[in-house]
Amino acid sequence: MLNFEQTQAVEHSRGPVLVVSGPGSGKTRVITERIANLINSRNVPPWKILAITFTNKAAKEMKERVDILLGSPGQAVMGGTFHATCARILRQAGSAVGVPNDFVIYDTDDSESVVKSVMKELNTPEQFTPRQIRNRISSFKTSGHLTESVSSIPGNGFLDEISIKVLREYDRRLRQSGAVDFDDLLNKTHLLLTEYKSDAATFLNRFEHVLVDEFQDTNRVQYEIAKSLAGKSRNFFIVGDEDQSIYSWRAADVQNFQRFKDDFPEADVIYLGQNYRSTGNIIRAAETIINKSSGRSEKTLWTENTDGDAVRIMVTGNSEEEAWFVANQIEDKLSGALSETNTYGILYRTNAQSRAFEEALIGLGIPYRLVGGTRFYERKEIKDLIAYLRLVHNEHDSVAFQRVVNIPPRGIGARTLATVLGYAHEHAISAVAALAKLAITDGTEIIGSRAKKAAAQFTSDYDYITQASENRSVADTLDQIIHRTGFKDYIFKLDKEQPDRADSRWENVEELLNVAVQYQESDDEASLATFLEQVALVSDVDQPDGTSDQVQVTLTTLHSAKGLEFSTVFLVGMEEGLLPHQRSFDTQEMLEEERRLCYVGMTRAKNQLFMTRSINRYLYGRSTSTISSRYLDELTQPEIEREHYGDIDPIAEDAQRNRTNSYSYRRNSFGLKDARIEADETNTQPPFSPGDKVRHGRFGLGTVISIKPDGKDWEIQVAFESQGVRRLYQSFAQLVAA
DNA sequence: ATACGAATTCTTTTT
DNA sequence: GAATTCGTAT
Repeated sequence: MLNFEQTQAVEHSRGPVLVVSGPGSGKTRVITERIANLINSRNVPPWKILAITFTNKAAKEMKERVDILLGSPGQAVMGGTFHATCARILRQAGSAVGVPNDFVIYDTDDSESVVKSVMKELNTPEQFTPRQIRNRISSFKTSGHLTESVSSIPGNGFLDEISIKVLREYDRRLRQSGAVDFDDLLNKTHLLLTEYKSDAATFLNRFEHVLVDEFQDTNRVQYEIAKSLAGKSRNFFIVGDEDQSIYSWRAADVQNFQRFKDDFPEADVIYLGQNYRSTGNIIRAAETIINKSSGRSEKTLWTENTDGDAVRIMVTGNSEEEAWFVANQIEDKLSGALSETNTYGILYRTNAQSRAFEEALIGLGIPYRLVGGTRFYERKEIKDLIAYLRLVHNEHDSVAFQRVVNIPPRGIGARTLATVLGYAHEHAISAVAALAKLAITDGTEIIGSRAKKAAAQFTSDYDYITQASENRSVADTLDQIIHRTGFKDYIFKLDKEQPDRADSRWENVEELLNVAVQYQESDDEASLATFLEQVALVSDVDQPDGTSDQVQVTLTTLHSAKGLEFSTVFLVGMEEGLLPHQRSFDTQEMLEEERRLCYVGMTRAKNQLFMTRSINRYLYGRSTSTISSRYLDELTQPEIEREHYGDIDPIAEDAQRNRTNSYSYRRNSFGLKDARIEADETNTQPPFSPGDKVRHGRFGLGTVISIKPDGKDWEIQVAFESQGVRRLYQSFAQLVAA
């Protein structure tokens, strides 16, 4: 049964709609039922519906559920992530904006290695890391400066200046390689939809209904794309919740809610506030946290569910004990009532925290599923093989070339590689062709004779594989690559000290072969191009995980836990510096996002919620004492149980709590350490006045714009040379005069 | 060119 | 503590 608001959303006939959906309010159900309703009751052809989701997994789930509701017609609904949707559009109509139809997608890694080599060529000062520059380039691309005129950006500072220079050459190289990065995928599509309307006509006219899920996590360009696609019909249905916005660091922009309201003033707003997922105790605790969020529009979450078990806060002595506590709890529950159907989520802020829990679970023989971490497609052996595939698909893909030219080691080192790339550039041919040519040129000293032999070897391997793969499946091609290059021997040579590691690498290779075979079976239009596209766009939540059905325990980051739910949730590592994370201490906006992250984590729980904290924790290999998370301190309800586990002294712990309360915490750029200072002495006079030059540990030099007191602290606005204007708290930011 | 060991930096979160 | 980069020996 749907409730009143849910029914409204499902049956809404036409025009724009904003659905504000609290956690556990049945939003996935609303979306799927709405799609089914459009097709069944309103005779909308399925292919005229576009449903954009946050992950591929969510898209898949949506399709499955629509399929259950109305059978195979549901398959024709177009659905996927923004990136996947854009890739499909560009594959068909990208040539108008300079994207060839056999384009490849460079992931963050690929794009960083292009940046690195551009920096080398341009002799960029070593002041900035490739990652910094790449991030800067990415934010240029997503900042709303959607067209070519990068130079017109109100740039400030050295970093921007350099980044723009690098960007030009970077773009040139991508074009030459027939590649687009994640940002281009969105930007080029946007450009196509707005400036080349006749080329994009099929898409601009196609959709009668556009639905966007997780709207709070869309960025500016994504919003504009969705708006264009929905523009004609104005049947634009968005679902989101600003309280669950946790991707602003990836340029997600909650301003999009306001943009939507401005662009579609006639929109209806439907609020889904009833929670069907969690117990009353869990909801109340979560509300306590989110209510302290600032600038949030007034709303409440409510439930008819019973109060259920108390929320439990567990303090342990160290991270091993924390892990053992969790593992033991799960073991107890697995042998109790409802043992078959219960699920368990262990949620943490950083991937690095997963290890202790893995070890404890293995120790008790409890199977688990790990999402994230070093993701499957980011493993070296997988990236190597994918790079081979990419090179077979497109010999101009120079990142792929550089990756595999010496794998397995053939004797083509940095020096030879540089010569080859130079030669390729000079003669405007692909690196593959350049290498082939240098291998057979006689009487020249362009490359040494040893390198020449190696080049001949690579060329013959490449030609063999390319020819043997013609009209073959992806799996066959992979097979050719593995055999011809001696990839297996290479892997076992690579880790001959740790055979375990080599075994696991080889398992990954076999898993990739499985993926390729499955892919062939699942898709009639299977081709190398679409396979590579799919591989480039999968998120960790959709990764191959052999034994999924039996496994009841999931380890995941808070970010990846979005959209998931578990009977029991363990929200672990509730410490200052971890949640909220240290890196968020600089600005209020970032700190607010940590609070929402905590809220998202808590609301994943259906029946029981544990929050754990460890008094000591290993950081950078050293045991460090921690401070209780502010969120734990805010949970003051008497019904919340606070307990200790393991070998700790509760009195000492209390003493520490009292002591820390009268301090403010200073972050320094080296780590958490015990950098506490007393707040009240230094803060009676403003430390700076507007116009002062200051220096910040990470942001560098800047000028104070304004300063005002906030309690015992100072809120300071600073215009940084390279990072723009930021609002900082002195107690965290530790600005010094410059 | 590669292999090995020492020194170094590093950790948010991800399409 | 781990992964990556750097330096030296082969």
